Amino acid sequence: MQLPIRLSKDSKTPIYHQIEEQVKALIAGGQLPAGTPLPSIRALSKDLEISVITTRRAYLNLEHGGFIQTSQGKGTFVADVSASIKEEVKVSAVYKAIENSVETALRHDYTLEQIEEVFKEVIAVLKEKGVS
Amino acid sequence: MQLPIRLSKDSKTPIYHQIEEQVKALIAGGQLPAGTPLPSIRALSKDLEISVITTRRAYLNLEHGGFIQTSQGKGTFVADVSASIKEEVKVSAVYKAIENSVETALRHDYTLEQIEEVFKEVIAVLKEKGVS
DNA sequence: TATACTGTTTATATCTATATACACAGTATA
DNA sequence: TATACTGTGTATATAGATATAAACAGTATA
Repeated sequence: MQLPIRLSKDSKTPIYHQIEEQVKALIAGGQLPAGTPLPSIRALSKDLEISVITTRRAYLNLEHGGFIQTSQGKGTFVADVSASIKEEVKVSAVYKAIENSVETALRHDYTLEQIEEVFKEVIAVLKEKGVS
Repeated sequence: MQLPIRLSKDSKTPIYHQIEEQVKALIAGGQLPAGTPLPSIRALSKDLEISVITTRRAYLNLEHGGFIQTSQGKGTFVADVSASIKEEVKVSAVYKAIENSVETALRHDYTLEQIEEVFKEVIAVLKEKGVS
């Protein structure tokens, strides 16, 4: 399984955290049903061109959070996450992201109207690219 | 001068970087005109309850970026940043923030319509709080 | 039972944040 | 004007987080 993960290597947020968030999103969104085998830490680290230890850490944190299960020698698999938790993950992550972006815009002296304008522009550009 | 800076200490982005971004925003937004004395690294570190070295690092990076000027014994002052650069800082920061939030929402399987809904909700909440 | 695949542990380097001690510049005042 | 005092930025040493490479150990299967 090839995970659709995109990393910002020059971002200030740790790589392992970026992986965690995106895997959570895939599980919460239903793209990765319970029991699905995840790529091995080696395969993923090769795919993302990062160290094995970094993917290992991301997987460890995801396991502690109850999102995946790993067993030595076998591999790593998506855990059985309840629908309510999935929904909670989705809603809170999206809300926080958008709230944060609006706060950033306000700090840059943008009015709510101007923010809405930029927002619509971003949407328009994404629609150009054929995003759903 | 008491800088209106808010830190997320549990955030994954380094403190010095949060300070840089917010000071840049204040300069680009015109709240801090050229020549304005910034708080000393000690005063700011005490205000934000962080180490002197961390504020020092933020100021150093801001100086390298041409946003402020520091002279030993005197203090730190806002540099004369051109209007075009100020505008560029504002636009790119806001655009990136909003673009990033939309990408996060898309990763969580949100449609553009749903994203717009959340966005409007965030705006509405902020208006409740009396934000401009 | 080889072999090739898993995850795991150990040791190392770099980045982030801190505490502490130091050197420089301005200002009051004896 | 000498001197002490206050405020400024600067340098060094230390602890923890982040990322890496290399060696170790369990599991499946040809």
